[in-house]
Amino acid sequence: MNQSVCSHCAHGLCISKVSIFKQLSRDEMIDVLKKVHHITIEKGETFVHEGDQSSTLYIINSGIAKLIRSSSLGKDQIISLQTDGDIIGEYYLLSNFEPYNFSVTALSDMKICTLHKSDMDEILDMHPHLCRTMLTELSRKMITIENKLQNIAITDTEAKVAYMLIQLYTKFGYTTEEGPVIDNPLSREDMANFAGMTRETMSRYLSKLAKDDVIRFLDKKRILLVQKNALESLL
Amino acid sequence: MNQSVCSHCAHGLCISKVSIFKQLSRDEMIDVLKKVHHITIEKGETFVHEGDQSSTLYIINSGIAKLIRSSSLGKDQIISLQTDGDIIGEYYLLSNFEPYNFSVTALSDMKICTLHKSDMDEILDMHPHLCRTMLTELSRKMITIENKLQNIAITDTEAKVAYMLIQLYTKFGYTTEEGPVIDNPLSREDMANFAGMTRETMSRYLSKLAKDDVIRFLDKKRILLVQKNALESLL
DNA sequence: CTATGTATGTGATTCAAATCACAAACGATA
DNA sequence: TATCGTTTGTGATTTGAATCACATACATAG
Repeated sequence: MNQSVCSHCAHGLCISKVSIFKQLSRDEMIDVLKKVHHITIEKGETFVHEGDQSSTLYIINSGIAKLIRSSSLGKDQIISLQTDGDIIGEYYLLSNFEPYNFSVTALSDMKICTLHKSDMDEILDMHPHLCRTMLTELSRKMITIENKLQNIAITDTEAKVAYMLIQLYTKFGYTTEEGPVIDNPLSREDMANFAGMTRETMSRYLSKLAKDDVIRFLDKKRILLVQKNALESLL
Repeated sequence: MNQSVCSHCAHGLCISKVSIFKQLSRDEMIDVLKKVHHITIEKGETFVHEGDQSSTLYIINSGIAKLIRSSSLGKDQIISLQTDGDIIGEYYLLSNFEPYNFSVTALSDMKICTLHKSDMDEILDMHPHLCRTMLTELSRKMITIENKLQNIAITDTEAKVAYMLIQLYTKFGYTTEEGPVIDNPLSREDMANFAGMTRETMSRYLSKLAKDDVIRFLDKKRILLVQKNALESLL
């Protein structure tokens, strides 16, 4: 973990990429920037550990991270995936240094802006409308995680797989002439941990979907959703 | 659903019971009160329907409600239980009338304050510090639901039951000379839907816990947690 | 108090996903 | 290119919760 001024900031306002700060004026951004630190994280590195005392807000400049919770014996659950412009840990901001209930691991090299809790508090005091924006952000996450809860708890396995694929598409998807494609950053194990099943079961269901030509593996990382609506109808 | 001035308000400030408004001065509260409507809900009534367009914030004055999501074929998942002072739907406040993704059903007769989205927006504009309070509230819910997600997704059935009992205790529990007691408002079916399993399985595990004297059924509604720490160690 | 419908406990059976097991494919490294 | 470790696909087996089935307890209304 290398603490320094990130290359983005050398030539501009890296925080302008970040959802909650987008609405600020240039002068306000410069104010905020004074409090922001920048770190780079290497692929595979875990930079937030479950149980750590929370004191920092992480704002993703670039890269992909997974939020994980681990159970007593080995099983992991991926809570969410976060990418450019997303913030991690905002809901610990107002607690009194409660420990994080998740770990965060980089799935790619990352550039991250960090804000200390006390600094973020100051910023919120100075710019009260930011508070509304964070409320919006958090609301979205809340709705997303409620959907996830429902999906993991009360749908069948095929629907879980479909849900995961749709989620991956909204985060990492784009359209091509061939159709919607996912640039999938997850291993089979991660996919399974996201959907709440074992690696083997995920493997089998993906094979089945490919055999039925609902999805197609373009290469190791890219998945074509041949029949995206068929997936959606499974939810 | 009977729309009128509630009895609480006839002799005071019912919203003073409500977490997010507690910090307001008496004058501020009177301002807010002008915008608040009051409704009474009967036990069993469903007053928010999944798919309804969101336009109202519900603030519970008294009573107990369950938030449910239903899957395509019959299975329900109880997202959370809400009681006095809790608010429902705050995270739809900032969306543009997105539909609710849950239904809300009263588990007891209830008194509820309602605030229209536009009025709540005005109130937040007038009292920006309320925004911080809501952020805190929402943060707590977020942490709770992440815990729930982990618990339902990656723990074994016994742990799910234990988790449910602990959750019920934090919401509906009190201490007696005999030990910690839950005043349980849920049917076996609701308990199962909360924990993410079937009624039969819940029934069996509760019987097992009672046989092992980890819990004891004092009467139809009250559960004594004979060995609360044994339950906690299962999580 | 009786009757009817709902809630609950519990046995028997089924079934789908977890687990176990292993071979093949792949990726990083020297 | 050869080697070692990791990831992945897939078969065989186990297992434990869901399902099915039903008797009993309970609540509510007449």
